[in-house]
Amino acid sequence: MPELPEVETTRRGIVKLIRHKTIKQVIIRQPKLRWQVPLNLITDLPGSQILQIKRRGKYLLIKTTVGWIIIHLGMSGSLRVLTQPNHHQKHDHVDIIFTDNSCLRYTDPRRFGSIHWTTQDPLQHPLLKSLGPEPLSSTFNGDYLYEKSRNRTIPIKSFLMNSQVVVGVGNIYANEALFLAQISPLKPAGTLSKRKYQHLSQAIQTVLAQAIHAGGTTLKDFYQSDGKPGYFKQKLNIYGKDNQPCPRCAKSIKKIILNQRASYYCPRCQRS
DNA sequence: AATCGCGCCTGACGGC
DNA sequence: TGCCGTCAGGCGCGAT
Repeated sequence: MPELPEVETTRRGIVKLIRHKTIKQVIIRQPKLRWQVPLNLITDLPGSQILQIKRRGKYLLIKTTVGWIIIHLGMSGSLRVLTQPNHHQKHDHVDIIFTDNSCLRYTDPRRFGSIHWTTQDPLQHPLLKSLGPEPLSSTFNGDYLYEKSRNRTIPIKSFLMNSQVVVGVGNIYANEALFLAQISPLKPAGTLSKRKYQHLSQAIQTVLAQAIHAGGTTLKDFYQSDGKPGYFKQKLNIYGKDNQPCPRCAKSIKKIILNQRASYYCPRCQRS
């Protein structure tokens, strides 16, 4: 499930392979993703050139000479560059084919992802304009989280997964960061001290940076753009480890459902 | 304003 | 074997 490290891994994987290429054709086999894929990609993109690929949160922003393609990978989306695609599979929904016959292919079994098109500043797109800070930027720190969380009663884990608070922290990394910072996922966000938020912001940055370094986390669906899995799964401390010993104190890890999402924590190390 | 819960979608898995 | 129910989950959106 692509979170920020998986999206960044994808960006790094494809940028060298498609930058400066000229688009020859766009094929949309399945326009029904989370939102309808804009069909004018088919008419507007051919003849244009890829200029650069950026990332904002979990969105990939592909700049062309005529506008921006915005891609969200949802739960199960992936992007790959194929040198000479001569066949496709069931969930290969969109192909962007270049003049050298290579192809950027969007695959997404569950279709929770989305593709957007804009000729304006992509950061002003309705889905991006209210996003919180990048977790690996300097504006994201303990002071920021502390101020943002005042008077908030929601559990800290839900708070972290709110993209208006900070982008890119999904279920896996929220669990992992709270374990590193020794904070209970249930703790109301407004009751954590500034000191705790300093630890937490550092833990988030640590876990995300390590995950990017490992090429992301592959549980089931995620593959890097070269088809290899991410290797961060081997470094997970707590996610998916219910009934296993805590790596810090050996007490059994507990699983609870919080806002309909699986949450894992050590009841001894993450007591408050 | 803040919080909660629904629904989109497929594949995997367990039970019968 | 095969069918059916359940679960997983990012995240916008409507309800409270």
